[in-house]
Amino acid sequence: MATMKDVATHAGVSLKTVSRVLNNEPHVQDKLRQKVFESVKEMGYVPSTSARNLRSNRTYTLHLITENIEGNFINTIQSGALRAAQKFGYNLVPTLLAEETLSSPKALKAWCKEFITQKKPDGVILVPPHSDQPLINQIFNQANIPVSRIGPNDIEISDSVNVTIDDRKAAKEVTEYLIRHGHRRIGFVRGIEFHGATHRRYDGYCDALREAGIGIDENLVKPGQFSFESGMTAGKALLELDQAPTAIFAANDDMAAGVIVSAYMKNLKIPEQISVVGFDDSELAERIWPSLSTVRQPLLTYGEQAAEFLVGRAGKHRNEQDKTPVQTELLEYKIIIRASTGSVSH
Amino acid sequence: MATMKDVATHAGVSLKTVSRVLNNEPHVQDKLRQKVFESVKEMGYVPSTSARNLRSNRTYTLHLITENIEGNFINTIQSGALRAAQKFGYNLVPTLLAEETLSSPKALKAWCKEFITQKKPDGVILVPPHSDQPLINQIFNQANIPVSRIGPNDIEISDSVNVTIDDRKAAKEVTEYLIRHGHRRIGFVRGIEFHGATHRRYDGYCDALREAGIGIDENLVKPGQFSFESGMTAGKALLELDQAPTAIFAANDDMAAGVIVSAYMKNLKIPEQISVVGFDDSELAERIWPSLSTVRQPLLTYGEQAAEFLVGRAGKHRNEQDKTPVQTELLEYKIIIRASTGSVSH
DNA sequence: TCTTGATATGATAACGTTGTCAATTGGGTG
DNA sequence: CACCCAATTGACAACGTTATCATATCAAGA
Repeated sequence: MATMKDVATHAGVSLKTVSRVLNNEPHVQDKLRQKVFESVKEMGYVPSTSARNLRSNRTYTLHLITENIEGNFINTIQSGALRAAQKFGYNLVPTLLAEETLSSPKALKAWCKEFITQKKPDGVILVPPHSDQPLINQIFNQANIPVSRIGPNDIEISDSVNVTIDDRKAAKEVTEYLIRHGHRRIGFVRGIEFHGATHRRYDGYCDALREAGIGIDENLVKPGQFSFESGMTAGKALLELDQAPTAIFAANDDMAAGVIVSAYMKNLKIPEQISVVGFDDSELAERIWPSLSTVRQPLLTYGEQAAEFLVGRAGKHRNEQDKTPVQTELLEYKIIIRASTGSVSH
Repeated sequence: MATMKDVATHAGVSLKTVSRVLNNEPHVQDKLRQKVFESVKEMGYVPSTSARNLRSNRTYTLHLITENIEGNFINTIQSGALRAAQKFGYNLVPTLLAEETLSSPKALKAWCKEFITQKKPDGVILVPPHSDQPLINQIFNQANIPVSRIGPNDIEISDSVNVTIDDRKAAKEVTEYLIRHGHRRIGFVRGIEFHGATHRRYDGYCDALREAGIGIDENLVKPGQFSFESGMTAGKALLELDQAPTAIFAANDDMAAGVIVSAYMKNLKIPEQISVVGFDDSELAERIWPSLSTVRQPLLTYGEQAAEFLVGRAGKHRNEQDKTPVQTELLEYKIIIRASTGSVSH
């Protein structure tokens, strides 16, 4: 395996000159530059990442921090992040943190400390629900590690970059769509309570009802866990009400799929007797029958932008003074109307 | 940041002794061992991965090599691999290879060479369709990099470890299930042709028909791409036949979901008029209506075992002579009967 | 011609580990 | 008491880069 020293000897220059050429540093004659490049090619030289990492105190590694990488949501984000990271020669490493880190700040701090010293990430990507937590973001900031947060709740609190959509507005719009189609009794299925998205989407739902002069009926709001099963449970509860809703808005697609199944089990026709909308536009939305109306989040772009930002930051010299300003990428969402929604029949 | 040297000074021993203690090497007095551990704890020392990597010529990194990480199949495998890797302190890095590497051996070799020299993987996990290719496996073997293959076609060809189920037998069993329930015209939707699984499952389907004395009707076999859309197309084609099948076996769940939707579009009742089975037991299978009968592959276990094996291999000293013997982990599959299959009605 | 300052180049140190090998110690044996 | 083998310990080199600093070169100005 050829090293930089071999290349230097072959090209008749010093080690440092080769280093300069390969790192695009100035102060090298074009003639020597050429010669070095030729030697590199000729010897099939590939730099040693390990050596570079050690000396430069970097790892060329971004970490996607999450409790679980299963599921369409995180999977798609990861895919976007991976593409961007790989394009710039970075590794993207999914990293699982223990569940107790969500409830115990102490456990979180301990985990982060060990993680940082051991892995020396060049950047981290936080996804819900951890992107909602100010503390974890703060810990990484103090360690001077760039952070990208996806779908965070409070976009002002940190000097990370936030990549998100306007959940509340999207939820409002999709609720308005239902109202426009004659629905007045609209059920809502919440997500996990410590996910900010649960509250933002619920708020949007309320906004639309309020503006339409429809009172918020607590009976029409059911808890959920963002899971298919919890969607089934909530759907069943809503459909068994004395005054059942004519439409149900679930805070994500998995739960909406559960609602649809609960409707099938009651032999209700969708969308003739009950309209259903979800949120995310996951893989599932197009694969079920009837296909699901939903809100498309640009998940791939979330991942791409989050990673690209980190690469940009990591490339620069770390400087205690030079903190990142708050920066928020507010991406476009899109209401996707498919076959699971219809007009209310009088 | 405390280094090993600091720990050595603090404990009043040499650098090497600390190293020995931390690497669980013999030839250190218990007394000193204790002292070193105390100093490590006291100083909050964490070893530098970069330095260790450089010196030991390892990276503590496993790569999951694939064209695309999206989709339930690869996502679940990755999850299993990640858990196992992280448990042993390894990074799991998903790595995308260019699509042309499948058709061009030259491109594949070039890609692998650069990948190996640059990333110095401690082990690689190959998934379909690349796990079916003898060449890629051979390249890594020559570079002395341990390989785990998931669901490979030919389990004898290499000195990798293979983690798989008996696809053919599973496909046969599920077809037999349909036959037992009175089906004699059973459609089959193939997958991508250069995936070994496509052929293995088709062979199992044929085995069952042959043993039952049912001739194989070419009209009942349709091509597919393992995608939902291709399942819809194939389902439509099958259901429009003059002599339509009473059951359809799709080579994976995504296509089975497509078949189900194509049946809905023809107003057919499932399973009363048409039974559908898939393969994989993906997330989707339980979320659609009617829930899908299928074959469960232990995807999480695939990933876990593949990664665990690599960690075990990477730990040992690389030795040209000491090649891995062919080793195949044949895991258990399970036929899952849900609501999409029923008896044929006369 | 002599400075001067900018540009170009290289010698050498440094990063924090692990590997090699020599030195020291200790306990049993002749 | 001398001897030997094994266990213990440490000094130092090595991994392949990047960073620091000194030196060499050169064009322009005095």
